[in-house]
Amino acid sequence: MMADLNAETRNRISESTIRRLSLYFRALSFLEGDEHETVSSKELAKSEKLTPAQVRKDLSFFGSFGTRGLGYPVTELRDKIARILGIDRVWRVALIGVGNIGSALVSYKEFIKQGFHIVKLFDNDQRKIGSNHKGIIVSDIKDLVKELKDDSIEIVVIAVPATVAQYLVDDVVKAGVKAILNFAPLNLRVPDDVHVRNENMAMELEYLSFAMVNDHPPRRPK
Amino acid sequence: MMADLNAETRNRISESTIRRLSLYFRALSFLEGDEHETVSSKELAKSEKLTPAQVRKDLSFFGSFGTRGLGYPVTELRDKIARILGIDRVWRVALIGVGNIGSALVSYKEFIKQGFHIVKLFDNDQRKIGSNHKGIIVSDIKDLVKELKDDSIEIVVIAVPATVAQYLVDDVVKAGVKAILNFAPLNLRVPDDVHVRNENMAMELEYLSFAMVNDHPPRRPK
DNA sequence: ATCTTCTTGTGAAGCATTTCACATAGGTTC
DNA sequence: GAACCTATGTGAAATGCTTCACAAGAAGAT
Ligand SMILES: NC(=O)c1ccc[n+]([C@@H]2O[C@H](COP(=O)([O-])OP(=O)(O)OC[C@H]3O[C@@H](n4cnc5c(N)ncnc54)[C@H](O)[C@@H]3O)[C@@H](O)[C@H]2O)c1
Ligand SMILES: NC(=O)c1ccc[n+]([C@@H]2O[C@H](COP(=O)([O-])OP(=O)(O)OC[C@H]3O[C@@H](n4cnc5c(N)ncnc54)[C@H](O)[C@@H]3O)[C@@H](O)[C@H]2O)c1
Repeated sequence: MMADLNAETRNRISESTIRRLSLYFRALSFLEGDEHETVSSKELAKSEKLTPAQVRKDLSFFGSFGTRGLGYPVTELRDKIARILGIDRVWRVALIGVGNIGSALVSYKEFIKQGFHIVKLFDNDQRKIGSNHKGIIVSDIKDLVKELKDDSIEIVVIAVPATVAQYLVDDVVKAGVKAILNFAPLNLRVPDDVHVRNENMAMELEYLSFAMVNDHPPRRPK
Repeated sequence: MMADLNAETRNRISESTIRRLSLYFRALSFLEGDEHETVSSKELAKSEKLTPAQVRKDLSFFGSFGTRGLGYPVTELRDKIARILGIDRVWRVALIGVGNIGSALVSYKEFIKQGFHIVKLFDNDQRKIGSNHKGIIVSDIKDLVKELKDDSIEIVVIAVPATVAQYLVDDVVKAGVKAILNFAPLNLRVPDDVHVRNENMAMELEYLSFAMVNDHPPRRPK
């Protein structure tokens, strides 16, 4: 039901809803292992500390996937959410900066399972260029624009020092890439049609710090 | 002005405000390098793609730090925010799981600069126990509770496989730790007085994926 | 001293998101 | 096949967050 969204509906969907879809997807993937055939909004909510109403409302933006009196079919709902999130296909990902964080990401197997295939690595360190990481040869950063284009890269992960990140991102944008996952602690400037998500670990630690000095009880739904 | 917050004020402060304080802190740290003595809410907003009103409102929850007609004194505001966030002190951090992600975190120098000192590492791999990472000897996980207590650890970073994370977190909670930064992709169950923040990279990639398949323009303030 | 200019600090308005509450509909039982 | 049970789907209410708009305060100029 409701395969594609029109522009109007699409823009009503909040960032939080999308983030929760990721959580539902993860929870459903867990349940699939079990013998669970169906799951209720109540159970789904409990596993991610949300409210049942929230789960139902989120899903209702995209269609009606459940059966009244029964709940949602686990596998089917998982697949529908995968489709909505666009992870029912392969995404070609390149990673720039094969340092501490970069190496950790290349070795991470879960990304492949979700369709995120890291197919290209870039660095400017002569010792790293040409070396093999999990079957991928590190490319020279000087060929960045050409190789991103030639390889039809769709998502770029930035794992270089903040000082060079903006400069490299300008090239990434030139290569026509529309999605960037950024680990460098700075606000990247990109055109309006390029999507950027930031991974900011310092921010999360600072949040914990704030919570502790203020003895702030964690926010939870009832 | 307004050194400590009473319980009532504290709970009015939203998560988003705290997260933005981190951004302001980062932006101010940058500006400090420059010859900037003061900064206006407009400039601060621009550097993190927010609105000036948002900046002023966020800061106003904690006091009035600016001078009308002039703006905010960079160094002073930076210090005030550090105080609010609780990063004007040292936090004793332990990291569990010295694998791909764990190793990357230990090598990261920015955390120390913000007062987050990783002073303890744990693993259950005999080859890793006793080895030296950036001057820290990896401890055996079997001594977890005792060592967390003895070393007065305040924040624990979870960088182990999801399958064992909950089990280890139960011990972390037993040791009296009240703040956890979790990299494992699951929802940890902890008592109400323990704060958990999740670092979920898959979620960010999925958001990018959704944005692209829906050609969703990135949300930005005007 | 007064006037001008600039930017803060903040109630109030405007939006957005979450929660409520219940009509509705599918499944199950007798 | 009727009655009952259960959990969805969804307008409407409640809550929360952001933006507006302007009074007021501070610095510098005249
Ligand atoms: N390590 C962490 O735990 C951590 C945590 C949070 C954020 N970060 C951020 O992630 C980024 C990477 O951190 P890291 O610890 O992996 O650093 P790193 O120094 O280990 O790795 C950076 C890599 O980028 C490469 N590089 C530098 N300049 C380049 C250029 N012009 N072109 C191509 N490659 C270039 C270097 O050769 C190196 O391999 C930094 O911005 C850092 O602030 C790291
Ligand atoms: N590597 C990544 O890029 C990445 C990205 C996102 C999330 N994560 C998550 O971070 C976590 C760690 O990932 P990783 O890639 O570093 O894995 P890894 O296998 O490289 O490291 C895990 C470490 O935990 C240790 N460990 C296992 N069981 C333990 C136990 N019972 N007690 C103590 N130590 C134990 C292992 O010995 C190993 O050193 C996982 O939950 C993973 O899903 C990793």
